[in-house]
Amino acid sequence: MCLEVFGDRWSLLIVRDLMVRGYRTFKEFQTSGEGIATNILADRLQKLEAAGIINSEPEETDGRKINYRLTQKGIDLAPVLLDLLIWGARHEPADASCSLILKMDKNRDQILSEVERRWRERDSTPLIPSFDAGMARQLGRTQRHK
Amino acid sequence: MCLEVFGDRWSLLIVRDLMVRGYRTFKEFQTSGEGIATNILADRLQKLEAAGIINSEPEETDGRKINYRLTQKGIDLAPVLLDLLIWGARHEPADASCSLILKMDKNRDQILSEVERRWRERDSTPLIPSFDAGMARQLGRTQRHK
DNA sequence: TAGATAACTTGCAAAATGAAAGTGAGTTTG
DNA sequence: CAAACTCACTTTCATTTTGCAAGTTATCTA
Repeated sequence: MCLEVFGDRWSLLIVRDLMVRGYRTFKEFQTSGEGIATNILADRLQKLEAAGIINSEPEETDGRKINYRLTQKGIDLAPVLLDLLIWGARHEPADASCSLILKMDKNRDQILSEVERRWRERDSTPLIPSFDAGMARQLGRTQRHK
Repeated sequence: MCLEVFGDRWSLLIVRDLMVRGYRTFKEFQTSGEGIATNILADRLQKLEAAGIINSEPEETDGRKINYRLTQKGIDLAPVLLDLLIWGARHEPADASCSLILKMDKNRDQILSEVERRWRERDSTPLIPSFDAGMARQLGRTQRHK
């Protein structure tokens, strides 16, 4: 069922990067600093696509590149990610941007509709840089552990 | 960070069972039909406790049993679980209780405060049987695969 | 006091993961 | 226009994690 897809370390991170960081290509995920191995990345992208959460199409201007994008089903995960972010900010502070994130709790609906608008209009600039950085720090890890 | 804890197949399922099914002991998780191996269950309970999401204490009336319970940090995951449930109901129907679950989208705040009340008052009767069953079916899987 | 029972451990095989080095189609450069 | 480069993967293989089955220990129950 629905937890199946996210019962691993990387899938939600990929969804997050598509949603708020504007990532679109294999390369962007690969070099994003989270340290996912290319074989695993390929596997997860394929599984997310099979689950109908993302889709992919070759870029018109450059035949090498493939653009990944969230489907409607994928962007509908925004509330889950946002709640998780807020939870993390509340319970694992360790970051200055937490106060900012916690303020988002008040603007939940507004932020969600902004996220959806960006998706609809294919606006892939990172969603408020500071928010993006904070979200990345909260939801993911940037350093390989040991 | 906060995705670390949930980067596996079982942790969220355990949190769900504590939150809405009223599970409290090792045995209940073990025999819940999801088929978690006892060594993995022991490991996940320990990690969830280390992460401050659950705590444990021996039962007074029976020294063999240990009661697990969500902490405040743990119960604060309720919005995440609820949103995930709603997402699942919306995008992976296959179930009659979906309409019920989708109605919960309207009552989000009410349901969340009910979940928190139950936690506060240590009310461990399953949260509305039909809801419970639907939630289980949506969030988890009941059969071992293959 | 002889079983049950609860909560784990242990041992081991199978599966998943990660690091590194390919591969091959498409693109840029000199 | 050919060599070099980029991108999106595969492949190989060592390591880690998982799952299953069978203990183990402390506590209860008949």
